[in-house]
Order: sequence, then structure tokens, then C-alpha cells
Amino acid sequence: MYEKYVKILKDHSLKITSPRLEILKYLDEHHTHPNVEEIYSTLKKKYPSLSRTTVYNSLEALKNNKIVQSLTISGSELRYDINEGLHHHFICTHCRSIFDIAISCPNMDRTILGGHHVEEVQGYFKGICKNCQTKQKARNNNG
Amino acid sequence: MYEKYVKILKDHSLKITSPRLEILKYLDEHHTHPNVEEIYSTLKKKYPSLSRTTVYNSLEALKNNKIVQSLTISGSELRYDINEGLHHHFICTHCRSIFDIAISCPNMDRTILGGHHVEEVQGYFKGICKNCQTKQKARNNNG
DNA sequence: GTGGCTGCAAATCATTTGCATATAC
DNA sequence: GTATATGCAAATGATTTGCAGCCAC
Repeated sequence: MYEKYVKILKDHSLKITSPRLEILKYLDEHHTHPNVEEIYSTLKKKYPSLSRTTVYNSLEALKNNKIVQSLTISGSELRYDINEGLHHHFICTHCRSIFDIAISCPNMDRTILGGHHVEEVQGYFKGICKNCQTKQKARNNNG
Repeated sequence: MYEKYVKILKDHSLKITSPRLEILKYLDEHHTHPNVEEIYSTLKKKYPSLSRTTVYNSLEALKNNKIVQSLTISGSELRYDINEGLHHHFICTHCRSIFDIAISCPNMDRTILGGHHVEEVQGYFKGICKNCQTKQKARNNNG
């Protein structure tokens, strides 16, 4: 059950600890771009001794090893995502949900831009998501 | 001297106040993507009664009117930029400077992506800037 | 056995809120 | 005159820090 996550940690020479396994599993199973609070409060139920500090520390270690990435798209807090190939993100300014955006942009893939050496790229899109648009239309039709 | 900024505020039906004029002028004259603290501490010298809250409030008003945009690229705090045509941003993970990136990406200009309605796009690039690379090389040659 | 990790409490930093006063229109 | 903006102090929220004890290797 945890072999997959043990392997990922081993491959990066990270020590195998329960918090790291649980957090990695959580991010692998929930592609909802959770923040620290969501990860912490969910895992705390299964694993009552878990501390918020450890969630921060573990995410930091995973991030330094490029296993996860952090997103600043929400503005107020960091959100986390398993690092599975380059994709961009859309945030709904109404419901705050974050969606993966699978478009590519050749101009953005360059490793040199204006003389600067690029190591990471993040495309952030903001607007109203599909779901909220549908709800809005339904409300308008009923009102 | 301030006519330009008075006009911008008037055009958006915003009240003409000293903090707003000063902040707008500052952002227009300093394309350094400053954070609230930089704007506040600089303007406080000329204008000692200025409060941090007013800087926050004024930036919020300017942002709601699309006169400025806020960037989350630095992670820990918001940075501000006069809204002059779509461009992207590069942050140096070494010196934390932010640079404008003038590339365009046709795929990113769509107003509909995955069914979502896009109102704003921001491309963030991270890496080592030109200046820091030069310094690094100089250090290596001397060491 | 030991260095790194965990978990607690306290500290810090950016931002927001409540409210009284001041000012643009 | 009135609605809105300013500015202060206190509150909040996310994250970081210091440190003691624990555990993976």
C-alpha cells in the first residue's frame, strides 16, 4: 500500500517517516491542490500525534526534492500539487477551486529568457469556472 | 506633475486623494514590483501621516479598477505592478529581484480554457537572473 | 549512537478588521 | 451634508523559529 511512496522517498535519499508517507499518499490521491490546513486536519484524524509543523517540514522536504510543487495562485496561502509533468493552473475567483490546465506554450518552455536562466514555470489563470457559470445561469433562469 | 494620475483616477470614478496619487506615481516611476512595505516606507518619508492600512486600501482600489495588478510570485507577500499590457514575470531565487518577461503565448490568450472563463493570466518564471549568473562566474574565476 | 525528524509553544510577518476622525465632492 | 477615505490599534491567519525528545538508519 505504501511501497510506491517508500520508493519515491528512497529514490531521493529522504528518510522514510510516517508523516512523509501519509502526506505523499494524500497528495497522490487528492489532486485538489490542498493547502496545509486541509492536509493537516485530514491526516490528524488518522494520525492524532501529527503536528502542523511537521506538515510544513515534510512539504518543504518534498518540494526541495521536486516531488511536489507549491502554488501561490490562491494568494493567501500555499497550495500543493504532486509534480507530474508541466501543466498550468486555473483558479475560480468565485468558489476558489483550482483546476489543472493542460495547454502547452512553446514560448514558455525556453530555459533562457531575457538572459535569465529559467528553472521553473507556472502559468496562472483566473476567472469563473465551468461549475460556477452553470450555477449562475440556473439562478438567472429561476430568478 | 500629478495631472496624469489625477486623470487616471477620474477616468475610473475614484476619488482624488493624496495617498492614491502618491502610490500611483510611485508605481509609475518604479517598475521594481515593490511590496507594500517598500511603498509604505518610501512614501512615509515625504508624507509622514501615511498609514500602512491606507496603502493596503489604496492598492486594493487601484487593483479593483485594473489600474494595477498584484503578483504572488514572491510567495511571502504581494508585489504590485502598473497594468501596462500583458507581460509575464521572472523572479530570481537568489536575489529575489523580479523582471518583466515580454514573451507572448498564443495558447494562453484564450478566454475559454477547459470550459472555464478566463479573465486574467499570469506567467511566472523562476531561476537565476542574468546579474546573479555573472556574479557567480566572477566568483568562480577569482576563487 | 547520532543526525535528522517530529511536535509543541512562542514568535514573526503580511494582511484584515473595527472604529473614530477627516475630507472629497 | 454625506458617503467614502484615512489612520490607528487590535485581531487574524499563515508560516517560521527554538528547542526537547524521538526514531530511522
